[in-house]
Amino acid sequence: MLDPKLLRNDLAGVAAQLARRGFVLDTSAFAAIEERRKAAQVHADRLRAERNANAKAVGFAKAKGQETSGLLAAGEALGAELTAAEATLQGLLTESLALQLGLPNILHSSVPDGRDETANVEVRRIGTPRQFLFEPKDHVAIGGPLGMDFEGAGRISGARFVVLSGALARVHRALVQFMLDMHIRDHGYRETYVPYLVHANALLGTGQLPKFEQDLFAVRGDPGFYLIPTAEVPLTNLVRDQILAADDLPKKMVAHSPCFRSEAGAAGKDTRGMIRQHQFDKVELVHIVRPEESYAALEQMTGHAEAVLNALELPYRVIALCAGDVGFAGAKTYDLEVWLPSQGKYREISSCSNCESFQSRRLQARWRNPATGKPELVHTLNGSGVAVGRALVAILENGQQADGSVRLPSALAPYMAGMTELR
RNA sequence: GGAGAGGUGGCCGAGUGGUCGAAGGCGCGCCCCUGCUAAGGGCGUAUGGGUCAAAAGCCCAUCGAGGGUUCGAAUCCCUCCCUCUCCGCCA
Repeated sequence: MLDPKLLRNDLAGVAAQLARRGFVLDTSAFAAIEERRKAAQVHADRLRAERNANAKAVGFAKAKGQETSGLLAAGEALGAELTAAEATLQGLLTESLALQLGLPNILHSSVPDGRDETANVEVRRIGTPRQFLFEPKDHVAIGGPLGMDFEGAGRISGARFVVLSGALARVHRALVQFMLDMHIRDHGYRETYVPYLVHANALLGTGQLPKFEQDLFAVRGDPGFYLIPTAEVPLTNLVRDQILAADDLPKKMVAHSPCFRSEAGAAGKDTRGMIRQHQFDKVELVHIVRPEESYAALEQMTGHAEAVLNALELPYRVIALCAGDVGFAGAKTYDLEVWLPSQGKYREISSCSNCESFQSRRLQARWRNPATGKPELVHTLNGSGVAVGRALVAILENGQQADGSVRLPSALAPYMAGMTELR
């Protein structure tokens, strides 16, 4: 959510900022609601003050044994008037909030202009794609004989699911352990285990709701849970309604979790293989930081995700997303794209975003700034470190050999009982 | 799932219809005093919102959440959430 004060004081400026994303803010509609809200709030506050004063007068009068019927009648009238005024105000507040919840974050000035992914900017390219002496196969063809089973998954759950078995399942698990260990040992993260079912409120806090409900899986039943689309949701919500001490920052958390996505808007996209699934595993990084440190933290976090790809010997590039491609809650985003030989191109495997105070404002996640002594909003960042399924895909495709076997990166050996290849 | 107890400020804790945003304590900050230290004394110390160009001031809200009763609710009633204890069941 954007700062309501900013919205009130510089509506045109906000509209101009959001226009970079291609988002059209209806300023006149917003200004109109705001004007009515202001009047309604002043009116309701005034009535309430009158009612309170009147009620106090009743107390005094009774204490002195005086006649109170006149005051009681006045109180009753004020009460009725106030009830109506509050209903009006509530309606306007609801309307205004709904509008505000639909607004995406304001982009950082360093975000390049552009409408869609074609305008994204490559920041750096690491590693060299391997030259194959044979026609490289895709991960589905390589994985099949090794225990990657889409048919079995289809019988159980339908399209966009996979069953892994044998050594392949073990590599999948090894990747998780390897990534977690690296982040807690080398990068200073606190390992965290989180719920996979969350309340709507948690999703509102991180920005998936109310706008993107169609991307989520909802669980039937009384408490009305949603399956998490990423561990960013529970991790970031950990600081909801907290006032953190300055010493508590930065907070760096890492969690492994399955992620569940309906992929409602992706019909027909990446239907083959493990690239786009309803369920996939991910190791997620979250930083909770002081505002002045958030952009340094974004570089740091991106570096942590890169370290995983480096250790796995995967060629990749770092992309700065352009204005039109940055997600709803992000102020700036770097994507990491890994080389996939079968497609002859780089594909997203990690996304690292600084959300500034967009999420913390919804979460009321604050810290006490020693400089002011006041609670102020923290900045939140999240990034994949990295997507496990796609890492597995990349390892299979980049490590494949002519005979159908797959050479494993040595970093995984400790987690594979010394196994160096899959065959 | 059954029975019971409870949720008040950074923390502890008092408060069963009126001057209670809330006693007292702890903690924290500033000051005073004591040649250091310990002890002592004074003052201050919630959050959000509105009004305002801004500050001050003023106003409103908040005692787990949401409704209700009432001129007036931390206090009474209802619903829900959470915590704890015992029992049952289970991993």
